[in-house]
Amino acid sequence: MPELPEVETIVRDLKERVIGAGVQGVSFLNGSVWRNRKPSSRYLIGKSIEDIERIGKNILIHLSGNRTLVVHLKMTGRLTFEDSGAPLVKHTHLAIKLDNGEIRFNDVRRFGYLDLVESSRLDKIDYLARLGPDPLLISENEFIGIIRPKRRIIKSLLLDQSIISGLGNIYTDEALFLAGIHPRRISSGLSRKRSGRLHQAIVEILKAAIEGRGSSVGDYVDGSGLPGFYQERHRMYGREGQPCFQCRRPIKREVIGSRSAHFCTRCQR
DNA sequence: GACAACCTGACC
DNA sequence: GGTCAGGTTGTC
Repeated sequence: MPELPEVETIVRDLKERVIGAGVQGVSFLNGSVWRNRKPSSRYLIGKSIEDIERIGKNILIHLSGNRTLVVHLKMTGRLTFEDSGAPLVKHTHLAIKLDNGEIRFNDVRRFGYLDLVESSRLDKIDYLARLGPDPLLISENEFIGIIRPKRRIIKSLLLDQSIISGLGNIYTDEALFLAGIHPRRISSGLSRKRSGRLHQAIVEILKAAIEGRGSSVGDYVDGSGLPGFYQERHRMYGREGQPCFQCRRPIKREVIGSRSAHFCTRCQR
């Protein structure tokens, strides 16, 4: 579910509330959500939260004592800050009690995962090391240099986290529409100019979506448990059969690389 | 590149 | 009862 804008929103929300807070207790409500094995609570209790950052769609909560809690929300994960007294809702798998409230990880489908790793070894964590650069942190030329040498269907290439990290199904559809590029186009066949436009479109869409506090299509909520607004701004995603905002033709939906792609056959070539 | 797997719930 | 879903990984 959550893609870059949603994860970024959550990270910003949590940062405002929990930087510097101390961990008073931990409830492991479900051991199976840990990527490796459930950690000992002694690495958490008594430690304080030093910083929170996003790498691709991963959330990294840095604790004192050389430990970092990595959280990936996959499709239906939620990471929220709540009052300690708030009722524990179904599918909550971890609760970290702080001085001023609780961080809770909830995931209906349990695709998401948690991992407690040594902060000094973060660069050795394979699933983080595999990630491509963040689209908001690279230049247009760097982007062009990444995608044009590859001979891949552009929709699939943009979804490949080892190439560029952070985009998911919603924002690839939205960015390809804004750039006027058909999702089945082959990356190597795009001109430098069109590739540049695509990078601009990605940046524009992601920034707008962050401003809109993310898209709540299904389960996504921000760090306070509230929905985002950007779903109201979608021009392609989830609008199959409805008129394209640019040419009024009905929007098409096709499975590309086993993901559903929404696009306009007239505006996207 | 296609597809199954991981899991639950919503929707038809 | 069957199908589908924002993500990722592994196998053919």
